[in-house]
Amino acid sequence: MREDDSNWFSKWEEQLPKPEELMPLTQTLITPDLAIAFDIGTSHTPQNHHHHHHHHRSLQQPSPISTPSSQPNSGEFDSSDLGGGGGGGDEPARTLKRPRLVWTPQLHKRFVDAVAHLGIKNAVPKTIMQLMSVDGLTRENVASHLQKYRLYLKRMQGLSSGGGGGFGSGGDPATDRLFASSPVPPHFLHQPDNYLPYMPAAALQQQHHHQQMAAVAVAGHHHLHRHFGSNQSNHQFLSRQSLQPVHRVGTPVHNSVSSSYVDDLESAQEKKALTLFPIGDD
DNA sequence: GTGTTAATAT
DNA sequence: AATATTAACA
Repeated sequence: MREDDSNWFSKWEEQLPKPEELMPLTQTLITPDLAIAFDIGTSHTPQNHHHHHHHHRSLQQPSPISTPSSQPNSGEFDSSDLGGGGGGGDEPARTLKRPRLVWTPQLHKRFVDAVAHLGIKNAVPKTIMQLMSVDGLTRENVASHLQKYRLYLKRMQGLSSGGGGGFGSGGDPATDRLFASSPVPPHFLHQPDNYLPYMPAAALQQQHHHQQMAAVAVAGHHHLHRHFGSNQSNHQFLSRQSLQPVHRVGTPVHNSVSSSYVDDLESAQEKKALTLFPIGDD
C-alpha cells in the first residue's frame, strides 16, 4: 500500500528530465518578432539586456559611429541568422520573420546611387545589395524594390517620350513620390548597353562622411526596431550609414534639412510608423 | 543558383 | 498602401 505509493513516486521522479535536458522554452515559444525585439534567439551575445519599457532610441549606440573597418562584429546581429535560413544548418530552423523593411528616401537614394554606379547592365539585385552595403539588407529586399523601380522608370519613359510636359500622375502616387525623392540619373532611361557616360562619381562622394547605415524596420504596430549587423564587403564608395528611427508625434518639427518631399511624406504618413532619417547630411 | 516578371499575400 | 513572398520561367 504505502510502499507502492512511494515506489511509483520514486520511479516517476527518476524519469523527470534533468534541468540541462530541458529545452530552452524561451526562443522556441515566443513569437519571432518578440525574439528579435529582445535581441534573443541570436545564439549568443545578449549584451543588450536593458529592461526599459520604452526604447526611445536607446538600442542605438549613443556614441559616435566607429569606423567601419574597426567594427568586426561588435555585438550586433550576425547576418548568418538573418539570412532566413541561408546558412544555418544545425540550429533548429527558426522561422524568424524579419520585419518589413522601410524604404526611406535616404535608403532609396543609396539604392539609386548604387544602380547608377553599377550601370544598368550590372545593376542586378545581388550586386546592388553589395554596393549599398547596408546591414541586414537582403537580396530579396533589393529585388523587390528594383522591380518596382523599373516599373517606375518604364512609366517615366513612356510619358516623357510621348512629348507631354509634366509627369507625376499615372501610377501609384505614393510610390512615385518615394522614387521621385531621388533624382533619376539621365542614363537610366533607354540606355545603349555599351555606352558608358560620365559617372557622377561626385554624387557618390557626397557621402564622404563615414557613417553607418543599418536597415531599421518596423513590424506593424509593434514599434520594435532592429539593428542588422555584420557585412562582408566594405566598398570604398559607399560606406555604411545609420538610420535612426524617429517617432513622429505630430509635432511639425522642421529640421535643417527640410526637404519638400520629407514634409510631404510626413503629411501622407498618417500612420505613426517610424520615420527614418539619416544622421548624415544627405 | 540568379534574375525577371506577374500574381498574390501580409 | 507598401513591401514581401511565391511561382513560373529564362
